[in-house]
Amino acid sequence: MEHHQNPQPQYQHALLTPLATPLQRDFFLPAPDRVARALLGKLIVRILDGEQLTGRIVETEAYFGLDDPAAHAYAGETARNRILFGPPGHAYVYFIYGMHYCLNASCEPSGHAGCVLIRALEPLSGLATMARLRRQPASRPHLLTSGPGKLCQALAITRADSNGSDLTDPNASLFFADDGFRPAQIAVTPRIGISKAADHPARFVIPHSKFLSRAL
DNA sequence: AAGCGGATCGTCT
DNA sequence: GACGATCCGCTTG
Repeated sequence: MEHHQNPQPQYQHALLTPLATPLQRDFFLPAPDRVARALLGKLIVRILDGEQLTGRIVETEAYFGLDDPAAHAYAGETARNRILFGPPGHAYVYFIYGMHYCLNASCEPSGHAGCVLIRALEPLSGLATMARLRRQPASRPHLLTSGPGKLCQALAITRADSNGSDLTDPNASLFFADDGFRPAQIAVTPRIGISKAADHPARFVIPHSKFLSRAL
């Protein structure tokens, strides 16, 4: 902090996992299904009151643009979904069912509205805080972040707080990082909870993870 | 173990 | 005015 000659990472919050590096903008440039696969095994880092909450992504879904009836971008740009039409690597947070938030990472270049829904994490640090935010006992880690609404609650992600934030900014309170972990296998299934294009295989999971929103 | 309904409100028709 | 990229608790088997 006080030194400028230190060659170590310059961002303000040293990562709990020392060798992790923030994801760069070009990571989010490819099509949503490519990014959804690539995000499996990556870290989400959330800074809350100086505490570092982290989790490893174990489940994602790809949503496309004007050609995907299940996507929020399908009907074109609106006030709600405008982040999707902007530059890649930004958080699109929406409010659903009057009660829950869901976190997406925008991808593809500006003007193309692809995104990846983050559906489940393996919690790695800050589990006590996550449990408090979830209002559940800390003794059930597999219930903390095993669903898109749960993980937003566990990380205190809301639309007001996080929509539009830059997920490549390591000085921000929410960003993505790579600690070198690579999933041994990846499984693909249809997306969950949608009525249109319900058979399209665009859900990606690390098989047999205990932290999926649903088992395979 | 699986299925059902209630909660609850921003967004778009 | 209807619905939804969800979650939880209760019921049934």
